[in-house]
Amino acid sequence: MDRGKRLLRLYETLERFFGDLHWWPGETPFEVAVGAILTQNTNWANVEKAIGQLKAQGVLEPRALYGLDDEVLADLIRPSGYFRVKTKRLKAFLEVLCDDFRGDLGLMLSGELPQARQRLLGISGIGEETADSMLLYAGGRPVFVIDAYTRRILTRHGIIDGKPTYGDIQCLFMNHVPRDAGLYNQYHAMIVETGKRYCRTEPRCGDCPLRKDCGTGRGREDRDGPR
DNA sequence: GACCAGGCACATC
DNA sequence: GATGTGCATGGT
Repeated sequence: MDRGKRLLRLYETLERFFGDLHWWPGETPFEVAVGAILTQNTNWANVEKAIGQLKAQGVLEPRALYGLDDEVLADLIRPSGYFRVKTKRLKAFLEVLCDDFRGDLGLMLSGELPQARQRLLGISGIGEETADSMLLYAGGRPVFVIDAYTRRILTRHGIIDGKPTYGDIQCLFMNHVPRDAGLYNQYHAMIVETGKRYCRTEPRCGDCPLRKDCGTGRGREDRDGPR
């Protein structure tokens, strides 16, 4: 079976298992954008604590956050780790958002997709995954997000091998899965849920909906007992 | 106490 | 262009 069909079958298997996740990692687009930076190389639970502190201080809003003293901001986002670098990255993002787009995130994420993406990539601290997360989850743009879970699951299923670039994997999805933001949202959400529950660096394949096609071999053991 | 988690920039070769 | 390193917290 070719890789395009396998991607579609993967989607169907996951959707049968999870149903419609309506996944949205934040209450507002701005919260999603901030979360996208805070979650870099960090457990989401720690990000939620940081976001909670920003909310509690009433500063989860572009201009309020931009106006915050660096040390105060760093202290608020401390639970998310890398708080000094993330303070710089948030400020760099907020500088463009507030100075060039009047604090209007919808405006910043609108326009031609390649240009909007380049705009984000031009900001220090925003790489491909962070840019695409913002575009998809905060902007509702049809861009597939590739993260560590996506790479890991595809590798373990033999759909990719070697060291494909971010763009290689993204093209694979976007050339075979219809370009629809709702679909990409749901697909990536299911990948992240699967990754969190079953596909850590050390696999926990027990009830994983994908275990029978998984190359770790653990799915077989879970079904058939040890060999 | 070691290891891991939804990256990125920068230096070096 | 590939590879290595610093950044830092909180859960398991």
